[in-house]
Amino acid sequence: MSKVVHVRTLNRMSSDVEGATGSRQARKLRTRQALLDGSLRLLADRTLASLSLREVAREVGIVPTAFYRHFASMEDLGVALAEECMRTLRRGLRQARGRRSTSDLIKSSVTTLLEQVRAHDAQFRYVSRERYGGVPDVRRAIATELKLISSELATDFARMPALTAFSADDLRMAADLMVAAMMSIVLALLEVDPHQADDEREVVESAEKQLRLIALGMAVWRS
Amino acid sequence: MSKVVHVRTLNRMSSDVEGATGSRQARKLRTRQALLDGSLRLLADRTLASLSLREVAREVGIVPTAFYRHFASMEDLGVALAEECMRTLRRGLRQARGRRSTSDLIKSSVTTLLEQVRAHDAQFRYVSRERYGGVPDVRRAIATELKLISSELATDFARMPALTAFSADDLRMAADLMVAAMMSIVLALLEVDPHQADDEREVVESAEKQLRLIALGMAVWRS
DNA sequence: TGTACATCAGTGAACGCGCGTTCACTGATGTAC
DNA sequence: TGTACATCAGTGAACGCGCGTTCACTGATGTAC
Repeated sequence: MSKVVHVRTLNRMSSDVEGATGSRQARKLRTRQALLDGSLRLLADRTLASLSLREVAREVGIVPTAFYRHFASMEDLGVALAEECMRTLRRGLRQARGRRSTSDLIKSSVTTLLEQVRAHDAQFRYVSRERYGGVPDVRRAIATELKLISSELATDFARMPALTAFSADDLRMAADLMVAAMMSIVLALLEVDPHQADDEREVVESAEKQLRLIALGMAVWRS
Repeated sequence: MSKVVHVRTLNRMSSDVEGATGSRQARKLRTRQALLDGSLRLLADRTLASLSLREVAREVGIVPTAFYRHFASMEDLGVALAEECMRTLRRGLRQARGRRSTSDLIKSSVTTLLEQVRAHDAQFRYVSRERYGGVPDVRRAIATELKLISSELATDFARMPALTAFSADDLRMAADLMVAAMMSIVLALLEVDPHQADDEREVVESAEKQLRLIALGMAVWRS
């Protein structure tokens, strides 16, 4: 907490020492990002609904009224935050897709998932907390992105020779199930203490088995 | 809304007309239940965290301070509410278990799930909203009950002759997956408009297929 | 059965607090000439 | 390059509001004799 530097300080420093550090536009963007980052920090174990505009402003080091230069409301900020988190998630998935060379697809998927969850803990917490509990707009933003992810997975499935027995609808259904399983794995990973290596390994192994179980089912699917 | 009768009115009526309607103890219980029911009504599309003690008191028709005669805090009420909801859910599952005679186990499970969700919409919404977004105590209450449900399902599995290939751990793993899938089905059912029969049927069919896919995987599981 | 006292669910006034939002402002950055 | 004016991110005082919680209370219900 004490290591957090207020944007106000940053902005003042840059103006005192060297005017070149930021155009007005760049500074505005910096403050906006500071609002997003500060909110995410405060949202470590709370709901967006319980976070006040004044708290966020305080955390970031601006006066409450300056908030309105960046967002029309806290809900607005919540939507922007959700979009940022989903962007992170999608980047992670793209990365995982690139690594496809590995022999065991399921094992490497779960490993990647674990890495992503550990690297972006706060984002994943925010998304899983607001996915059902949040303001309508935030929920919609998250739901839309998850649907997209499911669609992409279905497209991937369609390219697999082993899955020719699937109709388009059924591919969609299987992808939805996979995504649901992965989300529940994410939640399990978030709940386990990363320092308890044994507990973590147990969750990972169970996750791999769950995905393998679904894959097995898909391998013998008819109609 | 206008059909809601305040407990205050109820209690006064009973004292004006006929003292016999309630002992002091019975009246207290009635008010307590009114607080739980009123909260659930208000929680139709909001988080517990965003619901104030005064709002609940207003809804029920008592003065804010009287709230403390029944619960130490809103969190306390939240936990009681969660326990009530999980009791409902467990009753539904017990009922489903009793109907086991049906030929298609999966079809009848999804049908029962749909019936339960439609009959107890508010409860299911509350639980799914607070499951990850809620106060720690509420989340713990929900998590504990869900673990219990998963255990019972694992026990059921253990009795099935077709599943002798499963170790105790693997039964647990499969039960967890089934429960996760069912929760995601519940969420899909809550999101669909019951008046759009086509949409609902589609969700139900997809749900049946998802469970069937898992069952297929279990049927061919080794190790 | 009647009386005197205890219990306690619900009352109502009062408090201090943090909230979102308004408004007129300041002063550094940006632009036109 | 220098000057005069426009823009606009951030300021700070002020507002009214609903909140949780305190306190002393009331009066019907319950109990002991």
